Amino acid sequence: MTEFYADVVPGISHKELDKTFQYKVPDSLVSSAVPGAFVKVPFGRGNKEITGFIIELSETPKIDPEKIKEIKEILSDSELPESRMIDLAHWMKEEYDTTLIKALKTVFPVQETVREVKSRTKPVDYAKDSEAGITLNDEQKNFCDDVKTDFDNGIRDTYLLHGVTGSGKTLCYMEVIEHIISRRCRAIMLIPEISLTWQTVGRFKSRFGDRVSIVNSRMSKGEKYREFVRCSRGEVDVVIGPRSALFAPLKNIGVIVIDEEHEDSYKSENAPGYHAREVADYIAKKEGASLVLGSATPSVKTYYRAKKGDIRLYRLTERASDSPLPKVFVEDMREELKSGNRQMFSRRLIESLRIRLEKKEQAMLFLNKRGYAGFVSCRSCGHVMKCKNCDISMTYHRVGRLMCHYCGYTVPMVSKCPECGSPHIAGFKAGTQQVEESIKKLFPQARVLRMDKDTTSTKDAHARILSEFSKGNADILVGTQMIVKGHDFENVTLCCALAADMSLFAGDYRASERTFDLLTQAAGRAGRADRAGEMIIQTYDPDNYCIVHSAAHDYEGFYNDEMEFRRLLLYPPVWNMMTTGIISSDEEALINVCESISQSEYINDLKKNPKDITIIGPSKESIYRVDNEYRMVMYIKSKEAYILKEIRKEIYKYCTDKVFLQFDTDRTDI
DNA sequence: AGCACGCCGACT
DNA sequence: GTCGGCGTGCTC
Repeated sequence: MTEFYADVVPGISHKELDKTFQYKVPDSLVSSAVPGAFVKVPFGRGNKEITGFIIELSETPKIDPEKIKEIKEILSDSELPESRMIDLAHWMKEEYDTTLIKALKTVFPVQETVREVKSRTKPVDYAKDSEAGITLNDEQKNFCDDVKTDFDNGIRDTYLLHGVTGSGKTLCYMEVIEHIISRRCRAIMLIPEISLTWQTVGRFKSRFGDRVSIVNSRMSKGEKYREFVRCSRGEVDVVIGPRSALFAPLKNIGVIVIDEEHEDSYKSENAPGYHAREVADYIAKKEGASLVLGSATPSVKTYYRAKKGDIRLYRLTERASDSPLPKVFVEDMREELKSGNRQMFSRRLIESLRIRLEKKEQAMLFLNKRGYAGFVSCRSCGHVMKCKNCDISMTYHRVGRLMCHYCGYTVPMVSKCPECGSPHIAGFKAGTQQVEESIKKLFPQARVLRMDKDTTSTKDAHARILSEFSKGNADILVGTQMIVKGHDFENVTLCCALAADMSLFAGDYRASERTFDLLTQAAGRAGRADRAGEMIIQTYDPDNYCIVHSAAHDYEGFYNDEMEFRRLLLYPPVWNMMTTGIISSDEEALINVCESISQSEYINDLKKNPKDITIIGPSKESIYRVDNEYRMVMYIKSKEAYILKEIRKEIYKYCTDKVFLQFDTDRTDI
């Protein structure tokens, strides 16, 4: 009788152990020991029981059979694992520089104990097919026909659907998905976590019935697992969910749709820091699926690829509902100061708020603090202190200095504006709490709700505040940008970015891109079909191209100006860029490693070739010490992506075990 | 990572 | 004499 052996990756995330160990499969477990299964195995001299992961089976021992131990137990359901996921994990390990076990754990759903999983009885009845047969307009039809025809002709491509809010992108997704299902294939649709609305779920449910599986991060592990089991049993044609829905064990994937493809939530924050767009691209190519990206404000990278011809570009320019785009007012805060208004509210905003309160309409005020890093600007002329090397806003440090995040260039803090000599030069300090207090002073009768990190720390607080506001239990919602994304309130007719500059001068090369998206989204919140909305942008830099184009609802204009900046400074998507974090709790060890890197022959040879590569740093991270760890950072920009992988390997050579590295690569090609 | 084995100082 | 410090080397 033949013996079976399993190649098992131990569930310990360490470079030294990131390889397979062979175990014997006992006869009783032969049927359930499949690649993709979690297992319990004895490990090490003490035969400590650890969990591991089968990635391959074989019939021949690779080492002395005497030394091979036996698998103790199989921890996962044998119907779930799909071996293509193991290939995906290998790719992620390479691409995102992580351990195989971390990649495997990302890709395979975890289930602590194996239980009988029953299909759920029918997540309500929906009227079937309520939207089938709806006539598509010419633009929608053109897009759908192309994707469908390509699919039927065996052509798999990437498509960008660029369409303003309300132009019917979702209808197009459904149309394409329905076609793909009719060809016996299946679909994954990714949505940014927060934007999964009941309307969307309802539309898909009514069109595709219970062959839709909805996953979201609020679900318990068990619930998610149950949905994945349904997929693996072939009970599901469409999976809708956040980035992790990519790992649904669906067979015959025909299309992957990424809605709002520019959203930052598609990037995972913890290792492996994968980007859903990149993973989707890999899966689509591997599985022979089409990839559809949709957005009203595509990421600069995606649009660049579309313009280059790597992605097919389609536009939806007609708003289905006929509702006019909101009127956008750019309020020059320098002028407010000149006329003696030192408040954080412009005169127009105060007047507009007064009108809303009178008309019993609602308003949203937000501080776009995301990425805010403490830049310094002149309140009289709008001048922003920027790095002479990187053209990035410099950050104020307590010691009285201004520093550039990217290259570490430092100048003393200024007391007068170098442009106009005004003494009104300072950092931004406004917080949402301050805004709330000021509103209460100005309008004591107004009912104000505040939503930010402080007020949403408790469970469900987020949903509760939004529900209160939508019920009309408050007149004004004050918050960070979290109030802007993905929420629709019927009665909101005014939306205001209190300090657009906060994210505009956030100190990284994507600051304008994020700001443009945010302001565009915010404008979309104000006003519905029957009532004209109003958007107010308060800024000290009203002529900034980002502000000007977002006020004019002009994506193309913004893109062109933004690309000029990226080309000049060789930021992505023009060149590739790798951010390298060098981190240690031992400061001396960290300094030594950084010194050996910057003095190495390898790095210095690369620096001789500025036409292909530029290296900035290592220099101190803007917040140097976090949790008793010291952090340095290096930025490497290169024309070719493959070089970055080589550099990554090289940098590892200079590291001791006290120092660890973190890489984040922004590639131009995916 | 985590545990066993191994070779030098202050204790009953 | 031995109990125990944590250096280093291995794990199917």
